Amino acid sequence: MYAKCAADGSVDDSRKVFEQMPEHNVMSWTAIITAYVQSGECDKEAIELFCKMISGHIRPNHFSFSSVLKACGNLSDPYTGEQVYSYAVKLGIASVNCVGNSLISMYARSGRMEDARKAFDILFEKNLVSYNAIVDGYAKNLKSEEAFLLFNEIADTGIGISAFTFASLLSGAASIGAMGKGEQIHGRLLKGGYKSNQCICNALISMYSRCGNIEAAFQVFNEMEDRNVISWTSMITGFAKHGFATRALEMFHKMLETGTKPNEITYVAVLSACSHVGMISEGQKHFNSMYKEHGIVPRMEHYACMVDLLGRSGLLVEAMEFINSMPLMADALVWRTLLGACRVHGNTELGRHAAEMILEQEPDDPAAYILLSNLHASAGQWKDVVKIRKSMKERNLIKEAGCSWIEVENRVHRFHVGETSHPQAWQIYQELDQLASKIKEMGYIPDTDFVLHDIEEEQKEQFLFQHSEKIAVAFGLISTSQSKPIRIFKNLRVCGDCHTAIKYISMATGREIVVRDSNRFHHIKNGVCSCNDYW
DNA sequence: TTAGGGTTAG
Repeated sequence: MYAKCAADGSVDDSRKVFEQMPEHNVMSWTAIITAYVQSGECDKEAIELFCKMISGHIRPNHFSFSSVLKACGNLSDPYTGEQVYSYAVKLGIASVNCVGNSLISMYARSGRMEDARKAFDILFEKNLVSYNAIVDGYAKNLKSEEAFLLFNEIADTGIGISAFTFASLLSGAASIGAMGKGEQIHGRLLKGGYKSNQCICNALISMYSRCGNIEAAFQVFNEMEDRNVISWTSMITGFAKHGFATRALEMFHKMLETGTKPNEITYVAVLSACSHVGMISEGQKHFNSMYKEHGIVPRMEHYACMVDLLGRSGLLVEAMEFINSMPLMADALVWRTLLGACRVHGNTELGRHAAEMILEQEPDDPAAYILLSNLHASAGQWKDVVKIRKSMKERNLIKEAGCSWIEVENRVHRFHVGETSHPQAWQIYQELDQLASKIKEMGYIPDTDFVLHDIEEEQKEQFLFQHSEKIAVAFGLISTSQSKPIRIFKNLRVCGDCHTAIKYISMATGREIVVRDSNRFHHIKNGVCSCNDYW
């Protein structure tokens, strides 16, 4: 019997039909495998079925391989997929176009773009799907340069560019915050006659919003002739991320008025809108009504939003009680959310409990170690910090390096902590020095609590001015025109000291600075941030 | 019967 998977009942129905069939051929096997893959949560079962099919001496065809490779792409281990592929090679059908296309997206999905590129290059005949798969892979894996190169190549091959290609490129531009690139694509697709394509407009809304230009996103939304739940949800998410909770909720009500049914993602957006501004009772109200009014059963994501809503505002005990009252067993995401809140509010004891719960389920999660270590560091418990770092080293866990970037004249400039390799590094640090003394005169006091090393105070201050977000801001100041806002991006949460410093910098220079961190946007102008220092 | 796209919390 197959392992039970968490998808809806339709897979079960398909399986019943399948099992009642007197005999099975390659078509019925492939159909049931595909049903499992398409259900979204039954990849292991699909692969089990594929193995069963082979052991029953049914020879898989290219359709079977396509589906099962897709399932393999969703697994964390890459070996199953490679084994399956070498079997396709053995049967002599690996070179069939759709098998190759599945292989490309399998590698792309697990971030192995070099392998994906090899699979793409050896394809005997490339079609639009092959191009879309590789372009999407590059875009999703933050390699938008390669994506754009291929985009130009497609134009040369005469294969034609589809709405899919544009959507991938837009989401690629969005994920790295390359608004210049996004605007270029926008221009191109207007020429290509895609102006009223719903899918593309949705991608445009998300692109502008994720690049920090929420008003441009809203303009695209307003000009759309035909909106669906994704258009509305993208706009709600956009307003939520930019801290405009009221506008987000207004959107939500308008959406209901127009008769568009919300889905589970819409509710994630609504709850996070409340969470970002601390509207606790409003959030609770929506959480309670999602099932009652729209029949949407809260999933783990929604519980995590609620833990965030409570935890972020400091109601840690209530957040813990909420977790205990959940009908589902809290997963690592929920505990990670609680741990994040413990870090913000300095609750070491509860934080340690949350970290333990995460590591119980995901023993190799570097984020849990880092959060826990930072928690101890800000409490000055250096012995615990050393212990955690040591056990990370033993487990070979690498933390995601903090990194900030900015797009200037269509080029993305990336900076790590203490970056010196940029060609204008000298000017950048000069600018930083000047800024430091200027803002100190204005009353800025370095908050060395955010330096998580056990070192002397004076040194700590120097460390603060090597943070990647400050470097990116300094580079933005010396390389962009006064009239435009500076938009910088960070892969992690913005550091508290940088947040304060950037507020002073906005006052000292008269520039508007927009920061997108891993959580949300900060629009900083005249010393005030749109997040009201609550994030 | 197949492969590719647009919305997700932290």
